[in-house]
Amino acid sequence: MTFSMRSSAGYLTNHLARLFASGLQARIRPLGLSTGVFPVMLQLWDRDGLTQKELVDRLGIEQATVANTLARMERDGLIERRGDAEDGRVKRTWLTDQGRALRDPAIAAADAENSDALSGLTEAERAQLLTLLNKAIATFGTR
Amino acid sequence: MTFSMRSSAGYLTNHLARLFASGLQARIRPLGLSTGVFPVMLQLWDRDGLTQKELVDRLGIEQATVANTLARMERDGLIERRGDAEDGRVKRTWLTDQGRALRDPAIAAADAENSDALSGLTEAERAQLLTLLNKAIATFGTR
DNA sequence: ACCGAAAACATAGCATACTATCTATAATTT
DNA sequence: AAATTATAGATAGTATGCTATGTTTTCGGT
Repeated sequence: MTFSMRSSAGYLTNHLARLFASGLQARIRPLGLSTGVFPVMLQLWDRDGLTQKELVDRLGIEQATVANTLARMERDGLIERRGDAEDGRVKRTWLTDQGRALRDPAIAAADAENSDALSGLTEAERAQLLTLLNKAIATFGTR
Repeated sequence: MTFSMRSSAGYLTNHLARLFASGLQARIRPLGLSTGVFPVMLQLWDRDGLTQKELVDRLGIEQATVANTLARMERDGLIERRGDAEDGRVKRTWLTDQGRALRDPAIAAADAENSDALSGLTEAERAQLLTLLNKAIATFGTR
């Protein structure tokens, strides 16, 4: 029985994800951001005051992971968390001014990382890759 | 400035990698394997007695990460490590019988995970995805 | 009004990855 | 030969992810 890493989608996806993460990390670190924080910030830049549950639902990351990430973000001054007046269980997450100010440079960094990473592909290939990644992700939803 | 997760290759790759990892994890856990250990085992099933340096070079993972992974693998009885007679710095890694015996079921599990994950894609799309992933990985090598 | 189930969040413990640094040994230079 | 540099591996510290479990608050049914 043989197994080739070059023809394993799982292996290649993991490898590429690590390369992406390290590239993005280098770009956003000067901003005081990190890769785990980035997806949360994207949500909050889009809309503030989300509950932890809402973030979990939007991000596809486990609740415990989100809780820990939010704690680091609060420690680092990116967000503030305040309880909800209506429901005592809920904590809503608000960007600090510092966190809000990072939006444009951070998104520019991510765009740059994406285009550099795909600079070896033609425009058609890039589009095809996005399509296939989305398709594979969707396949996981149906099992 | 906008940013769509569905059109960010980095974001999608990370998401898909987590889905792959969790799927593979569920399949190989009954064997006593985990996702971090798997790539190391693939190398060792192919050839035994590699040094840590040789594993690092083949895996594209940092030396410190490999050192920690090997320590867990030794603790769990998958490998043994013995010093090299020629070079006092070197430690070579050998599969235990237990580790060697896992090869076929583990590879079957990975194959099953890959084909399930890509079951929503046509044969042409699967081939295309592998090509594009390899191409993107190669692009990182050239910068 | 109460009790049990459910929901929201936190915490514990672990695996996997990174960077940075230390230790031990080997190889090279002077 | 002694000093310097390089290499192999280990360790420390942190981030990011997971599962499992605990705590607090709310809600539904009686």
